[in-house]
Formats: sequence, structure tokens, C-alpha cells
Amino acid sequence: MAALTPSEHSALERLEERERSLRRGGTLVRENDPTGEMFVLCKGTMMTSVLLDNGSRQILRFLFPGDMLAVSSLVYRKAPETITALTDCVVCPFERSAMSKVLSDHPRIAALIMVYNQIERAALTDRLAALGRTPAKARVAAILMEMRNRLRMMDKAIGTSFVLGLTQEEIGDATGLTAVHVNRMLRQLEEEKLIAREGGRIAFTNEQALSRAANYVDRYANLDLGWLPESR
Amino acid sequence: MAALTPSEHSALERLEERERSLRRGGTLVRENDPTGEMFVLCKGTMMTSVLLDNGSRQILRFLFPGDMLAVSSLVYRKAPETITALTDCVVCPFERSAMSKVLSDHPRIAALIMVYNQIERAALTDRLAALGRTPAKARVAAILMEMRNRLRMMDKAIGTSFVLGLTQEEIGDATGLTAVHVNRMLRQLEEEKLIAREGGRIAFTNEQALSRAANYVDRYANLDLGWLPESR
DNA sequence: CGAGATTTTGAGAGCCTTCAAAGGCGGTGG
DNA sequence: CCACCGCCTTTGAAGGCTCTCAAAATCTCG
Repeated sequence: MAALTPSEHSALERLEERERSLRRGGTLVRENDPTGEMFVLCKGTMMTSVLLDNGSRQILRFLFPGDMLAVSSLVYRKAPETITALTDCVVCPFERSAMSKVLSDHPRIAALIMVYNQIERAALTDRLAALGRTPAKARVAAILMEMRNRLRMMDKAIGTSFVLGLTQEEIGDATGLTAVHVNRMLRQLEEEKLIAREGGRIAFTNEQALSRAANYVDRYANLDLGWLPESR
Repeated sequence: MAALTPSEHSALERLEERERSLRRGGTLVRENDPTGEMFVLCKGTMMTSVLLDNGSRQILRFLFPGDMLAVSSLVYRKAPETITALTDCVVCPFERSAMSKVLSDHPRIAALIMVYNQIERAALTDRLAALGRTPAKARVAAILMEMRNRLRMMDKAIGTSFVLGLTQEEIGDATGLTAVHVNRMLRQLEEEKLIAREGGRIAFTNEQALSRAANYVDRYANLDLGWLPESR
């Protein structure tokens, strides 16, 4: 993203001194728990979700290595979201005071965190527009593209084929659909030759058409970071 | 929110040196325009929205005095959202470099901006969950509660009755519904004695029931700001 | 190999949309 | 001051997208 100075590097590394592992399916933070630490995700993929009182679940975001978790601990006394491991994971917990110190000592890191916030915000608003104004097929296609692109950021070997790592129920909870309907949409995408499936593996057989069907924008691309403050 | 030192105050005031007025309905930023300045909203209410290529619009957020606008200019070369005035407005434009300077000189303001980001993020995820997993009536009720609460933050005189300032079409674009269905939901809320309407004015006649119907959480309440860095 | 989770498929129902048109309201010009 | 016009609200009817319910098929893992 942007080159860090040695002192910035070591400041970030101090956030990652301790480690904690989670099994697939394990819960790191439960909704409404009193907030405590924040985390950096070091290995694996996770998700955040909320439970509504009609019993349904909405998945808010998928998390990948390098993402900061539970940042809302900065602000709220009770966790607004549940954070769950989709695969075996390693996270590094740190205290709010550590965040506070980093902001004071390293304004450029503060700026980078704001950049990160804005990217996340853009991704959230894309999902919002998708849920509000696009049909089921587009929403499912968008999730597939998002997952592939984020997975590819950590593993350059990934091309048009990848292991999704989500159940159809989870895709449904992320897109506001039922698992049954997700299944039908996947089948339709397959019949239209936009994707191919075998096991948990998805292949994009017509990425351009899929991207169009999904209305997809990669929010990690086309950044403009020229404004960042000088490093200290 | 948190007391500011005189030097912090003057730093923020420097962001508000210039002023620009907008008429009701006017556009401050258009989606895909090259990004330039950022703004502080000083007076009036605004909204951000995106247009999808099926022609429909999704309203992402409503903006009130004190909110920062076009923060995505920090990150993207093209504006991801349109920003429009719902009422006559006054905004104060400032440059990205000014933001950069504030972050460097005033870590506590940097921290407060992050707090603000987190609140906005929580509000967005609430909307996401509403669009994905709640029926139309709840979504409309939630918008009503959100607007009343935000309006009340700037005008303590507002109680259970207020002027909404949105057309039913706009409510629809915010909730992912059609104007026609919004109309029916409003009528239903009225028939159930949760609200009363006359002209553009809404009155909450059973706020508790409305809040329950809406699944509403006030994200500006119950903040915990004890961790903020020392002021300089 | 068996149990539970996940995927797949079918049929019917319901929520919300689309299409259409009438009624209100405020503003503008004569 | 009134008529007219555009925008917004309201209402009805029909249709479609997605859900619910149900059950069979397949997969995963102990």
C-alpha cells in the first residue's frame, strides 16, 4: 500500500506481540458482549454478523489477513457484531490504549487507518446498494467476485478458480436471501456459463459477464494515497 | 462529545474558513466526478446516493450539520457517491492536505474522526441488516426513527413530532422499496396508531412500539470515549 | 458405516413491484 | 385572485421474485 518507515513498522509489530488461535466455526466476539480488546487478523478468514430478533442472521462483512477486527470496541461498550472464524485462524489481540498511542506517535499510520476505514465503508455501501436495489442473481454474483478478489490479494496464485469456503446458507445470510434461493441462483449462473462448480470450488468461466451481472467494483483498486502525511 | 482544547478548536475552525451555499435539490458532488475537496456540513440536511445501471437509486446516508462530507476523496480518484442537498445548505470546503495536517498536529482529533467513522459504520451495518433481513414496515419505521433522532440532536425542541423533509420516493430509495409500497407502509403504521401524519409532519404516537417494530438502535448513544489520547 | 450438515429440487404462497390513474398541494403566470 | 401545471400522494389490480415448507440426494467427518 504505502512504504512504512522502520519505526512505523515496529509500532505495528508491537500490536501483534501476542497471538491467539481459533478453530473453524469458533466465535471471537459475541454480539452484546462487553467490549474489550481489538485484534489484527493474521491468518485465516472470518466474518462479522448480527442476529435480528426475528431469528434471522445478516452477515455484514468477510475478514481477511491484515484486517483489523472489533474496531467498534473503540467506541461502544457492547459489541455490535458477532465475529466468527470461517477457517482456522490466528489473531493478535491488543488494547485500546495501544491504538491510542499509535495514533499519537505515528500520524501516517492514523491516516492509513482512515484510508482503510474508507475502503471498508465503500464496500459496505456497495453491499447496501446491492441489497436494496439489485435482484438475487446479481447479489450472489457480487459475493463470488468479492471473495475471489480478496482471496487473491493474499494468494497471487489464485486465478479464475478458487475455493469459496462458504455454505449456501452463509451466502444467503450475506446477500439477504434464503439458502434455497441461493442454490437456484448458483445453478442459473452455472447454466448461463458464467461460472462452473465442483465440490466447494468455483471457476469463473466468463468473468466479464459475471462482473457485469454483479455490478461489481473493486474498492481496493484505484486508490490515491498521495496526500498522506510525511512519516516521522 | 469530548471537550476540545483551544488549539484543537482553532485547528477545526481553519477547516471552516470558506463557505459555500447550496439550494434545496442542488448537487455538491456527482458520482464518478474526479474527487477534489472534502467538506464539513454547517447548515441543512443532505444525502448521499448511488445510481445503479438498472436505473434505480440507492440512498446510502442522510447527513446533518457537523458531518464530514466526501471523505472518500481521501482515498479514491472518482467520487463513489452523489451528494445532494435535501434542504438549503451551507458547507465548508477544505483540502486533503488540511486533513493531513490536522492528523499530524492533533492526534486527539484523529481519534475523534475515527470514532465518528465507527459510528457511521455501525449505522450503515444497521441499514444493511434492515435491508437484508427485515420486512418493509420495519425499514420504514427505522428511517422515521433515525431521522427524528438525528434532527433532535441539532434541535432539542423536537419531541415526538417533526417535519420529515423526505418524499416517499426518497424513503423508498433509502429503504430499498418503491414509493408506492412506502405509502402503504406509512398508512399501515398510521392505522396501527404508531404514528400520525399531517402534511409533511410525522408524530410518534407510540414510540415504544415503533422502536420495537423498527429494531432500532441509536448508534450515537452509549459511547465510551475514555480511551482518547491526551490533548497536546 | 452412520449421523448430521449441506445441497438440490418441487410446489404453493406471500410480499412487494409494476402499471395505471385519480386526487392534493404548492407555485407560477396571467 | 384564479387557473394551470408539475410534483407528490394515494389507491386498485395483476404479476413476479423470493420465501416457506417438504423431502430426497449428496457430502463430510468421526
